[in-house]
Order: sequence, then structure tokens, then C-alpha cells
Amino acid sequence: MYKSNYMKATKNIECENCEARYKSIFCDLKSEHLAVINEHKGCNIYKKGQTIFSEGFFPQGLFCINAGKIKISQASNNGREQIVRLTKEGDILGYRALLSGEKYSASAIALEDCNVCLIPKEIFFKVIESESSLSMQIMKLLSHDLGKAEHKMTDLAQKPVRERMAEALLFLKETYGTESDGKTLSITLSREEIANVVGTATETAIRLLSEFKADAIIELQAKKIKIINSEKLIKTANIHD
Amino acid sequence: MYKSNYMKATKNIECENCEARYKSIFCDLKSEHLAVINEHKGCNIYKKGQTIFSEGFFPQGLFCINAGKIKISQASNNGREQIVRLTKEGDILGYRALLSGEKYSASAIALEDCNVCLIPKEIFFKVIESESSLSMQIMKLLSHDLGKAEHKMTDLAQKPVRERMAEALLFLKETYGTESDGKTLSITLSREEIANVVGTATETAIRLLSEFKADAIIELQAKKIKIINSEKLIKTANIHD
DNA sequence: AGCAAAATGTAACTTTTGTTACATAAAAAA
DNA sequence: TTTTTTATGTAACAAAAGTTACATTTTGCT
Repeated sequence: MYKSNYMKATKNIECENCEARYKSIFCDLKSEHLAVINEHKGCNIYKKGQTIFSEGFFPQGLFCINAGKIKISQASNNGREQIVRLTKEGDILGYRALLSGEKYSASAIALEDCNVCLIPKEIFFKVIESESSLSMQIMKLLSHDLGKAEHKMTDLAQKPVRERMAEALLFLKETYGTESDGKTLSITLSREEIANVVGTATETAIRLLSEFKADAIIELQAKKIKIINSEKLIKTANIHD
Repeated sequence: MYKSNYMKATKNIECENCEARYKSIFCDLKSEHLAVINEHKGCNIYKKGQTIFSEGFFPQGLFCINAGKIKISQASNNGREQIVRLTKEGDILGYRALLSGEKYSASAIALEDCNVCLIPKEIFFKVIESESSLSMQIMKLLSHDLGKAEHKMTDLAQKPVRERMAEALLFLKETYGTESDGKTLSITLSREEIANVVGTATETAIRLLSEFKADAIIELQAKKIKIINSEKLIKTANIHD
């Protein structure tokens, strides 16, 4: 069957059966409210590289990730982008703009094939209002995000690139985990994307990864990064807390 | 009368009469809830330079600023600090840690003599639970903060110091306003503090301020900064949105 | 498979920004 | 007031990181 560019691929999932829900803010949601969400939500498949939402637009609802990894990044006028958050199955998406009543301040782009549902904003706000524990969950999420963002702010202002690169690798491990060997990062990003997480030029990111390899901290096989000396990486990151 | 170091200076204010309340998230709070807060809150005077709370401690309640300006800053291991937020009368303080259930990730220090009230955490959470519009207000506040933080993250990663300094001056004007001439910033920060807002070395901050003065963008009289060419400052900040 | 385009890697060079050092001015203390 | 300390200012220098340029590898496409 022919499929035009304007037709979105869908893969409908019932919220009650959604595996990702157990890791999400909807984990303890009352079944009556979950049913309302399930009834009104829509699911979409996004291929790797596709945009889920774009900076500058007003949100129409709340995205909820059933499967896949997504980057949230801001464009800047010098052409480079900055990845401000990384998300995965069970995470929600687009809540910052939705809750602040502002336009999206960043774009969301699939890092791999994803399945993402959209809850219309009216439905979402209705559910929030009727279940106060959900508000608490969201406030917790937002305030945790804010802490992370401010920590990164301080890092960017004060740490040298080398330390930030080490910290970024540890962050990728923490966020997306490893393959079965416990060492190879599950996520594969381009060198440019790694640079955009660290906040540096692509060439500098490449150079630092080469240095880490020379220092026997990591191994590189194509785009896969294997952390072979965690202690040294932590030391390089200069984390003290 | 003798006053020991252990006795805190207090200046009790009734919430109902608090001028700052009209600019705060408690603006539309039901009077019964406001009464509960008023009954349990405590007020304290903090002199310029005094610490309201410190990084690493668990919050005991929510601070609410009746009067005065306060900086929220993170220490980093290289000795420098990074100012992550600036607050004033009507703002609340310490909500990030309180709502995320984490320790304070930053310290709050008075930039001038302040009067600040503390709402015990149990009382605050009780009021939140019973008035859902307050949750919405807080979510709005947090998500706005998060937007600001992520924007600053991108700036720090991508903009040269000169642009960030220009942006910081505009930010100070926006946050704290000007004196009656409409040009002189109301807030006076040390050069070191300005550097800690911008995210640079003190010497660089001084050098840039001198350059701005030479370029007839600002005038400097002791610690007072007067913006005499806003357009040029905006251009220097390289803001495009 | 073979080609074109994109991504990765490396090195030389340049710019930016931090560091060091010291002079001067302002503020606090004696 | 005078002295001491702290903050501010300026310049020379060094280091870090960005830019440019180009080679090589990988990927995607026909």
C-alpha cells in the first residue's frame, strides 16, 4: 500500500498494557484517569532523525515515549546546536513549554526509531487537576531537571572541555545504560552530537575521544564507545560531591 | 537590649498585609489557606552577605521574600562560584530542593538587607494539596526557570564572553529594573559577582566593562552601571529571537 | 558493486580567554 | 586620622579551545 509523506505511521498501544508506563509519571495513576488518557491519545512512529516537535511552536499536548531515544536540543545563531536533555521510553516530552505556557524552547529529534503518543493538552490538564499526586510527580520532575540544568550551567562556565567530556560519557552511561558487557554505551551518537552534549566543537570532541583512547580510558569501535576504566574516567571528570 | 549571635533578628509581617504577596505565587490564594501559612510562618531579617541556606543541606521549608535581593549560587571545585538565579521581593526561595526531595544544590546569599519568611514544609505541602491552582503556579514557575536555565546553558556553550556580558547586563535590568533615570541599574554587584553571573574570570569581566564604557554603551560610576545605549547593548548581546 | 556525499580523523594555526603580576583606589579597622 | 585590607583596574603572557584545511573512512544511494 502506498503511503504519502503526509500520512503518519502509527502503532497504537493501550496505556494499560504499555510497558513504559511503569517507569513513567503515570505509574500510579488511577485507572479511570488512565482510561481517559488512553481514549484521547494518539500514537506515532518516528524514524531516526525525524522531528517530534520544533523550537518556536506552541505545544498542542504532552508527548509520552513508548519506545526509543530522543534528543532535545536548542539551535543557536552560530549554527551549532546544544543538546539540553536526553530522553527515553517512559519519559514525557514537551512538558516544559506546555506547563509554562510558552513556545517550545527546543526541538525534539528521534535518535533511533521511536513510538511516541500524544495526549491532547485539555485532557492532560483535566487529569492533572483531578489527581494532585500527578502534580507532585511533575513538580518533582521539573525541579530535578532544573537542578541538572543548573549543575550543567556551572560546569560549562567553569570546567575545561576535557572534564566535561568525561562527565558527558558518564552521563550517557547513567542515562541510557550499557550493553550486556556492562561497558559499551547503549546509545550511539555521532561525534557532532557528542560535541553538542559537551558543548564544544566537533573536532575538539574527536580529539578528546582519541586522547581518552590513548589513555586507555575508553575503546572505540566505529560509533560504539566502551568504557574500560571507569575510575580513571571519574577522576578525569573531576567530580567531588 | 543585648542580642546574642544565636538570636535571629525578626520583623514579623502578616501575610494578608504583605506588599510582596501581590507579585507572588500566593497572589490568588484562598484566604483560609493564607491564614494557615501566616500562622505557622516565621520571619527573619538577613543582613547583606548573610546566608539564607547552604548547598548540601536538606530544606526545612519554603522561603518567601518580603523584601530584598538574593543571589542563588553554586560553588565549584576550582574555587569560583556560579550565580544560577537572582531573586527579589515576592519570589519564593528553596522550592527546587524542597519539591525534588533533594539537598540544596546551591546557596542563597543576601545581596542587600532582606526580610524573608519561612513556611514549614508540612504546611506548604498541605496547602499545595488542597489548592490545585497553586500547583499550577509552581509548575509554571519551575518550567519557566528550566527554560531560562537551558537557554543560559546554550549561551555558555556557544556564545563568546563579550556577548554573554551584554546579555547579563540586559538580564540585570530586566530582573531588578533601573533607578528613576531609567538607565542606571538598581542592583549593585561586585565585579566578581558580575563575573559569576556571566561565567567568566573577574579580570575578564572588568576588561569587558571597560570596553563597553569605551564604546559608549555604558557609564560607570563606582559600582553603579548606567546603560546609555540599549540598542548597541542588544546588538552586542547578539540576540535574535 | 561503484559512486557520491557525509562523517570522522588529524594537524597547523589563530583567537579567545584565563592567569599572573602589579598598581591604584576604596572600604574597613585600629 | 592612619593603617590595613579588600576590591578594582590594567597589561603582558600562557593556555585552552575554536577554526581552517585536508586526508581518510564510512554510509547511503542508484
